Amino acid sequence: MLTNRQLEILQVIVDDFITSAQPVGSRQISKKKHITYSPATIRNEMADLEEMGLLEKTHTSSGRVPSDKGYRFYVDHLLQPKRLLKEDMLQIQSVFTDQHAEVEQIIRKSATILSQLTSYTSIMLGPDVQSHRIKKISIVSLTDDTAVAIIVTDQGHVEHRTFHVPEHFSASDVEKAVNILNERLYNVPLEHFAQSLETEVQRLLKQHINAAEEFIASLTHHEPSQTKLFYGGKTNMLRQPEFHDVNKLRMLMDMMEARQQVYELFQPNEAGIHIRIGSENEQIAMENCSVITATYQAGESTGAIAIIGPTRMDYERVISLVDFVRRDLTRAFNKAK
Amino acid sequence: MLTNRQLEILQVIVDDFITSAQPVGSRQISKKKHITYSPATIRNEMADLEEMGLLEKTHTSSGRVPSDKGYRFYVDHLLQPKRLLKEDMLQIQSVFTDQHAEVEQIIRKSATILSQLTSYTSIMLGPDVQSHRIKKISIVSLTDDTAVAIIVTDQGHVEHRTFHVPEHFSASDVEKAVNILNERLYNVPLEHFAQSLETEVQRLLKQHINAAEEFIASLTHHEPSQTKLFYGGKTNMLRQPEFHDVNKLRMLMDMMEARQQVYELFQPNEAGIHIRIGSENEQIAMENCSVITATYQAGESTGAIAIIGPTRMDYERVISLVDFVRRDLTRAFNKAK
DNA sequence: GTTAGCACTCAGTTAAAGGGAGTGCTAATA
DNA sequence: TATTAGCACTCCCTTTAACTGAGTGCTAAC
Repeated sequence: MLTNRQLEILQVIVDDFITSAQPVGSRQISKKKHITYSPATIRNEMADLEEMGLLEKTHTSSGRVPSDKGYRFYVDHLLQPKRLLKEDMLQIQSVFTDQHAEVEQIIRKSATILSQLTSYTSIMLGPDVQSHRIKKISIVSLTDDTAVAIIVTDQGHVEHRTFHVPEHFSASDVEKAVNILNERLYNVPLEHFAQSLETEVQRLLKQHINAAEEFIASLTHHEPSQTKLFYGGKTNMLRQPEFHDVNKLRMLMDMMEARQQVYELFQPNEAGIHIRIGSENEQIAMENCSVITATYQAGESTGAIAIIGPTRMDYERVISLVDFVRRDLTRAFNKAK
Repeated sequence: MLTNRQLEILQVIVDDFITSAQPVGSRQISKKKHITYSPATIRNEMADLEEMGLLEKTHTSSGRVPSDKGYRFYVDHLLQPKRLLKEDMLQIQSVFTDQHAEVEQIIRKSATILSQLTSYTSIMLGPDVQSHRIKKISIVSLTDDTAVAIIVTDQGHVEHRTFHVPEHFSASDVEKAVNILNERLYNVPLEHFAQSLETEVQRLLKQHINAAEEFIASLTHHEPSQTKLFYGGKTNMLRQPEFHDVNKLRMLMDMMEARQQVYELFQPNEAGIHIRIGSENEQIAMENCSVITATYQAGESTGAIAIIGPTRMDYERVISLVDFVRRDLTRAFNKAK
């Protein structure tokens, strides 16, 4: 267990390093107004904190830097969520002033504002459309042999896929097919679309229309629509001194382009605010980064927010901001619709 | 006018610098098999070429480097389009093997492949949907006061916008509205949608439905749908030695995130292959870059391809690749649909 | 017209030297 | 016993100087 003095010193070191990005020395600490001990005492305490694995040195005679474990301790025990400034709140709320805005617009803007306010990179996961329920299905013929199928969900999401029309598939087949689909698939969650289509509905379709199998194959043979990602401040990382190394930078950027790896950042996708610091992340590209995630609700479906910054991140501020945006998004998406 | 020898020397310098990224010296040139003159002669010629503004030195006693003007000369007079390797062609054509693929998929894949083959960054402009013609309009009610309008074009593009339903707008109004819209706007280019809606069609709607004005406003008050951009190899630039400077890098990345500036890259959007070298670009962020653009056709609408690389770009190869992709895209989009 | 020869320039590397910020340890102090 | 002053030491970083190597421009000879 840490003494009060150790807590105090750790706090100063983390706070200092977060703003300066420079290792913190004992003299520097002792100069702080509220610190009453001498540099020598502080050095002793720092040696202890280092033994516990909370601090590190960059070389034998350098000042101290928080370790990942040190940040973890800081996040768990030391930081106190700050109230946001009026300006920050106003900025965030400006996203919601346009009543006509669509879900996608709002999320896009949120991502941008979050990255501006934090000066880190934000990634937002759009509401998970797979849990939307099917409201209406229609088919529009384009040419003799192609048509586009459109699915509208109860939350206003629209999905469409162009498909090849089987040869013996007449206009009346189209009509019948649309009727059957709408009757049988109404209110079915999007995630069960393909499944339903290939089981119950298949039989029905085969009875009433030509080339049913081919038709179904056309509709289901399609990559599942992926949850959309929205980025803000992609280049903010270039401003961070820890990323003046082009190699680290490339690893990080490559990771952010890779859908699968980005999805992993959001795991576990549970309510509440989650923080993963440096090596707590699975990805090597993230070993110098921390990520703060949270979820928001839009009706029955869930979306998520992530902020990626250096481990030397202003946790207090970012947590407050993310939480505020989370609440506002959830509120906006549940009153309007 | 340049002598043959000068042409030869310029060619060697450009070719050499493109592969090595190092200033080229006279000795190095004289060692080439097909070069018969001594270093001293070459130095004289280089001095002349420098006077003409085709070459530059990085410092007083360094080898020579092509200037933007030098590259321009090279591109206009010296390079000879190479036939692509079989492998390259096969790779590109693999994009088109999936018959079920949608336009967007194909373009996305093309962008990726192009960036891989060139090791530069590719940006592709999707077909300009504004010239598509309206095929079908439908409206699906979501809640009491919101609905989503869907427009399908003749090329299979689907556009949708959620809107607020006016208070005295009944279900029968919806039906009537949809009928009128389909009747009047069929085959109208998307770019005239708002305009048509606000002139001729407006009168008709006012006669037959309630709250017509509000309804029209909801539909037209909407940012015009922007042509989609697809990126490939965004991080390839980080591999280029000229971008080990984080500042240049940031400028470039920021530019690539800014829609408006990216659109400018594609100007003038005319048929043929266009090359802009270094300072020929308007943007400062592009002063160390060249961009090669070309257009492809998809029915009546036009899309475009751009490759962004350092001015020290392998022009011969990139031009061949871009041209090949251009043709293939045009072919693919005009037989299938 | 071409080339060999030579003096010169400049970036980049290496080595040495000194300063600065920091540490750990020990002994004196409160 | 806990704290602190003092001191030797460590290591990074910057500066300086010397040296090397790749290149140039110019001149005189071929």
